[in-house]
Amino acid sequence: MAGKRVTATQVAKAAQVSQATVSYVLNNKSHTRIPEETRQRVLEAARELNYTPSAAARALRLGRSNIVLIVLPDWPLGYAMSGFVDGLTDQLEQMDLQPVTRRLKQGVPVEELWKAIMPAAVLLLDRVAQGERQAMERSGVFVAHGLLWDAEHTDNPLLARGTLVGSLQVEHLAARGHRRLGYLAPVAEHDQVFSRLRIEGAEAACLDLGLDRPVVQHTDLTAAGVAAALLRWWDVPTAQRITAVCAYSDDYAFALLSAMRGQGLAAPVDIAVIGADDIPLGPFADPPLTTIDHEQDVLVTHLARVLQAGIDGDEPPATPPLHPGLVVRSSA
Amino acid sequence: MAGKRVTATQVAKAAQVSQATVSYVLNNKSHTRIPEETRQRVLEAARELNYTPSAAARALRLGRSNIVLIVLPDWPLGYAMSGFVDGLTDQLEQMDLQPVTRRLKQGVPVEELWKAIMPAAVLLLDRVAQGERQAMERSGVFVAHGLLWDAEHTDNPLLARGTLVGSLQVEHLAARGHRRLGYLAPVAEHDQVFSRLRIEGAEAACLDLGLDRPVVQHTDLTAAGVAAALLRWWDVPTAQRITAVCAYSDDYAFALLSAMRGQGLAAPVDIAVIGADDIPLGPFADPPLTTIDHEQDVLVTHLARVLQAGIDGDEPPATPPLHPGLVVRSSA
DNA sequence: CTGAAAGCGCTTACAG
DNA sequence: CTGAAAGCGCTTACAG
Repeated sequence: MAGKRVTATQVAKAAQVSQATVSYVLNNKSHTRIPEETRQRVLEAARELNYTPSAAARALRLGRSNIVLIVLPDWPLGYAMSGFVDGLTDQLEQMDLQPVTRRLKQGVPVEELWKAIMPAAVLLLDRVAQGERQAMERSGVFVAHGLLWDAEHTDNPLLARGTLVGSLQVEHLAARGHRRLGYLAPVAEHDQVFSRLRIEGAEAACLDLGLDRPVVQHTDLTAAGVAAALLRWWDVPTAQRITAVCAYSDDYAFALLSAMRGQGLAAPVDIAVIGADDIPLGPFADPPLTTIDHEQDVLVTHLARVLQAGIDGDEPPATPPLHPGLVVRSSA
Repeated sequence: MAGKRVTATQVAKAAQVSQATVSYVLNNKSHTRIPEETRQRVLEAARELNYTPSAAARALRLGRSNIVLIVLPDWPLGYAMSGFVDGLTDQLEQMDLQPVTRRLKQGVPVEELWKAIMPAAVLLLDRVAQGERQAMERSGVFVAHGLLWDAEHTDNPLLARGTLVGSLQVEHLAARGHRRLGYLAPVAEHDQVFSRLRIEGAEAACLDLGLDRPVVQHTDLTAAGVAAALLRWWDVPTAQRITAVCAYSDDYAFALLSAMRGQGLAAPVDIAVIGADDIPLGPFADPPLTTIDHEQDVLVTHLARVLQAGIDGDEPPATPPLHPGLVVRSSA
């Protein structure tokens, strides 16, 4: 029952070398020159015995595992965020790291978790107490802040992308001739980083294009809330009415389209609607949703490099340019 | 920099006992009677020093960690599955287990992963090679099969629920007077377990109610595919047309509603549509979607108990009755 | 170029 | 009731 784990010692015996040599070969420690012939013998034996080093032993010895802990926020991951995590998982896998995710409830300390796992690095996708971050770093864990709530975000690609999304939405609407825009934003606290960034991006684009700032309406994702937001936009003199809305996300865009139907309003003629995130349901909206696609690849690759550099104690690579793209369907 | 980890030895010193005693107290080893006074001193010292045992050391000693590895399938997790994982995470957390998830690409062996982590238990939410499962079990890891593809599913609550969902859909439609039903099912391989179960459930319910078996159309989640499926249902003599459709999921229901609009057909008058999963976007469909809610709590609690029992080597608890519920809106 | 040995921080039989 | 000690499987200075 309790299967016998294959250890380095057994590999050593099979390869007729010492256990230390096995370790050297398997970890590519070049500081000790191992003759090719010996190397091969060891590799061969390891393969034959189906040897996998004990992560626990290595972690105990080194003081940290090769796990990368991705801390997920305490709200349902949307399609975009899931894709992001999946992409990152792939990248990390290829770098011999073991990415692993864990959703953390608001307020629950990460401490027990990271001390238990002793990861090589932690990627925080949720806010975490200042003290906790420092505690991790003090004990040698590299901490990457997916969302750097309390600092300038110019260097954080995940956040930088947020403003880009808002700008793109506005640019497309402006190109279609719209001059008076609305922004439909969430109130839920967990969405506020992203929504604030997207609104900032939208405002900046409006400024660039000589438009008025978008009229922002905040609401939660309920039929009543969105309907009320719509009325606030609509209950003004006709000449002042907005003609297009940037929705914070495709979900909000769906909700707005639904509220518009309730009022006998249609997109894009009465109000053009553009979403963000490009969820799979987008083509099935009525009318099919125009939206922004995130183009995760660049971001994900970059973040994997940041993590690796952090673990190795190297300088972080420069942030690459991001290119979220427009997906034009019929709603705007 | 390399922060000094607090070890049991330091706690022992502070509490003026041996390190072994610290271990006994902290692990509640009752086989050795520790006087309350000593216990308190140890507990106090541990708290004061902010001691967290090294999982690596414990794992090395015990041959396994207290991590529960949840292996996610290689496709985007839907809303329902995400909720399930989140719920399970909460439960496991409370049992002093460390749930952690990892998506695994099709064909990539789990071996490296579980050998590295040496989890107390693994919950497989994806198909995995027979040999891999056995290898895990042989080395003492308890393996729970979230999806038992190759065996009877009567005992697997996750799968049992699948048939229940299909039955519920049919029962609601029948109660509304529908006699000729369609079932809109995916072709994507990853959805086939669930869709097969739901169809089985629907067929069983039809049999019970004296209806013909539902006319099943398989398609992928694209506008063209779903439109074609709709036409196949519709291009028959009027008297033979179906009057209602069970969609495999809310996503498919959205797609069908969209295709129906394209043909000038409306729900529920021309065709009533019922989905499954109760995604947040449901209320914003046109018309708002009638669907099935999974009621995750019972399932999640049960599964957590199964895992705990497996780890402790106890008998698994009996499967509790599940109660997915109807969410009636306007589409059916 | 290779091996013997220390030590990472635990748990648990065993001896006092 | 409590402590000294072995040992889990590694990595890595150190000695040969």
